[in-house]
Formats: sequence, C-alpha cells, structure tokens
Amino acid sequence: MSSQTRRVLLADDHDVVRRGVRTLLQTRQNLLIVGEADNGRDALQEARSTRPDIAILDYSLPELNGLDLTLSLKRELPRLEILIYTMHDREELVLEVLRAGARGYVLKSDTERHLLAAVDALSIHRPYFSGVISETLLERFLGSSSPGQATLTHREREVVQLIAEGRINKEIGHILDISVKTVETHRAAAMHKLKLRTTAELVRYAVRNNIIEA
Amino acid sequence: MSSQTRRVLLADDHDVVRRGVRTLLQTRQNLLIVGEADNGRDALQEARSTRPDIAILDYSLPELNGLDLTLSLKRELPRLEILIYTMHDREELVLEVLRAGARGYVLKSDTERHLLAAVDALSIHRPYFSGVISETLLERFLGSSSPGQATLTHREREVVQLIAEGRINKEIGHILDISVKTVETHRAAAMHKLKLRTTAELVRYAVRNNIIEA
DNA sequence: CGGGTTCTCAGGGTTTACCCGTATGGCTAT
DNA sequence: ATAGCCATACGGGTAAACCCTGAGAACCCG
Repeated sequence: MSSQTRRVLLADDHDVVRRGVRTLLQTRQNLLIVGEADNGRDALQEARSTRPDIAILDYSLPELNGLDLTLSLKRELPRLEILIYTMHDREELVLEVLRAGARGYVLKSDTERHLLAAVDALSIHRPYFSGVISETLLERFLGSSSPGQATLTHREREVVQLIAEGRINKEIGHILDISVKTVETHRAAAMHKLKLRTTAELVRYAVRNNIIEA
Repeated sequence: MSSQTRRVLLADDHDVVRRGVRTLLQTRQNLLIVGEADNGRDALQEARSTRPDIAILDYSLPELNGLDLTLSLKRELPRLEILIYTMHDREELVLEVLRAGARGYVLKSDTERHLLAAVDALSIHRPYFSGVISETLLERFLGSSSPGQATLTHREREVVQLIAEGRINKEIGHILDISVKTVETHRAAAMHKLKLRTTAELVRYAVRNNIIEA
C-alpha cells in the first residue's frame, strides 16, 4: 500500500458537507486537502493552482456542474483522479460522468466507509463505485457508446447552465471572460440544436436534463 | 443570553452531513449532541429517550420524513424546538413544516453561520429562517392561512404560467386578449413580488411551485 | 360612500435578446 | 497540403423585453 501523501481537492456547495468530508479525511494521515471550492469554476481554478491528485466533486455545483467540471479537469490535468460524490443515484448520471473521465462514484447516502474506500482506491488509480451502483453498470458503460440525443458542446453547456441559473448574457460574458456577442452565439447554437424558441424552454430543458436543479 | 447547555438531536441520512454538523456544533460549549439518527423512526425513538431541547432534522429522511417526524415530535414533546435543515427551498415545503410546528428552516446551501444562528435562535425560543427563505414567506404564513402558495393574483399567475411555458409577451397578450403592455405589467409585478431578476429564475420558480412541470 | 385591490393600458427611455453575417484556429478525411 | 467541417469568437441592426411613471375602470368591503 502506497503511504505517499495524496493531495485532495474538495468541491461542494454545502459548507457543512465540506466540513464533514474534511474532518473525515483528516482521520487519515496520508490525505491532505489542498483546496476547497463551493462552485465549479472556483474548483477549476483551485485545481490549476494546487495540482491535486484526487478531486472529490459534488455533481450539483453552481456555475459549472460536476460533469462539465470533470471534462475540464480531465482535459487540463489528465492524471487527476475524479470522484463524484453526490446524492443522485440516477444511472444515466453515472454513465455521463464516467464517460467524462471520472473514476469513482459514491452516494452521500452511503456510509463514510465508502467515501474513504473510494479515496483509497483512487489513490492507487483504481476505480471505485459504491454498492448501490450496480456492477452491470460498468459493463454497460464499457460496452455501449450511444450518447443519446443532440449533444451540446462544452461551451454551449456552460452557457446554458448559467442562463438557467438566472444569469443574463452580460453576466455570463463576464464570468466566462468572453464578449456578450459570443455568449449569444452559444446560446443561439444551443437553442437551435435543441429546437427551442425561448429562454423559458431552455430553462425547462436544463431542469429536465439535470444541468441544474429547479 | 442564556448560557445553559442545550441538548441537540441530529437526524440526517447522510453520514457526512451529520459529521459536519456535529463538528460544527462542537465549536460551541453550550451545545451538546445527545442523539443522532439516520432515519425518521430512529430519530423519534432517540427523542423519546434523550429528551433534547432542539432537533435538527433533514427533510428527506427515510422511513419517516421530516414533515411527519415534526408532527410526531411536536405531539409527544411540545416544548421541543425543531429546525429543518435541508437542501430544498421549495416554498410549499417551508409552509408545510412551519404549520407542522417547526420553528426554524435553514438550507444546506447556506453558510454554516446560518445553522449556528438558527440553533442560537431556537435556544431562546425564537424562530429562524435563513436568507434565501423570503421574508414575505413568514409574513404570508403568519398573516393569511391560505394554502395557495402565492400572493400572486389570478392574472399574474396566468401570465407567469404562460411565460414559463415558453410564450413571449406578444403571444401572451394575444392568448389573454390584452395588450403587450398589460402583460409586461403583470410580469413585472409578479417578478417584483417574488424578488426575481430574470426569466430563467421565474421559470424555476414556476417549476418549484408546480405551476408548470419541467 | 371612501378606500383598497386588481386589471387594464400608455409613453418613453434603457437594456437585453435575437438574427444576419464574418473570421480564425483546430481537426480530419481525401 | 488542402479543402472542409466545426467550435469558438465578434459586429451591426432590429425586435423584444425591461424600467418607471401615471392613470382610468371595475370590484369588494367595512
């Protein structure tokens, strides 16, 4: 067993959950939390500066959700091991994040033991899935490849999420550091792909597809 | 300020959340956790045997949810102060638990400060609601007893629904046979009452409050 | 009857969204 | 390599939404 210290990044928008995970991980000498964030975008920044070995990510993160965050992290830091820690046990969610590059999936309703076990597994670059996640799921993931319906690009999904979270284009441009015009492009592209006409329909799409919660 | 020790019961089905709350409350000398439970039925049993002053309850508890648990607890232990600690900010949920006898409501997305402040408030038998819970809500609860959630007028609700369904103002005016200006008036009035800024937020409100489905 | 509320509409200015076109860099299939 | 596709990024002009103010008509209620 490698006793080398593992650097952990923790992203969850609930203060108390972060506190819980933090104190739990502190019971292990070989784990060090090097960064925390309460939203997806800050988490990405933290990852860039702290270079963690393992990232524990909530799925429902503001500004940049766990899925898109996983994609971004994997692109920039391919060696980073990502553990999704969420209350959602919907299968398509699991498949999505696995495809995005996550290697662990633990439910918040699981015992603390599972979270520690998952971190241990990722420490030695092994995947981990808590009991509720069926093993057949992994097989299905390795087998099938159908992504489903119209797929938005990374940028489009980001913009859609921010819109659905109640941001106006100007704010989105500021957050993403692009011009309002570019935001409009992505917004229009997404709506065209999804055959939507109004902002309201876009928000409902985002809710239905778990890009945000209602 | 009463510095008497308060006995706290903690019920949440997520181990890590309990850990977080536990360590948070441990920072206060006058708070003592006398019981924990990961489901509603155990929580009721714990309350019977430990006689806490304050109960911190998750809403989504297995076996006996936060609402029914609140009802049972209040019936058996009328002096017990109940704090609902949940991630759900749906308005009708708040009203339900308030009617059931809870005197505090804090969201997990709020800062830890809110949780401590709520416990402090309940310690001296004062109600507490975290910021996201609109102030109008309490007024509405204390004032009227209408179970219908909104102070929105008929017309405003109609307009909100049509907006959420994806109609633009011009279409709404045509459907309701009123001018676009009138539609704007109702829309603005509703958004002002609900303290919403964008169409997206309005749609999410409509979904949360079952005015439409996502 | 006076007072409150709701529903209706308008003017006029500001802001935002929408539609059209354009451009660059990266990837890929021939 | 080169032509093509596509994600990304902007600009200009027009339509729509937003903001603020005011105001008349219908209604209920004490």
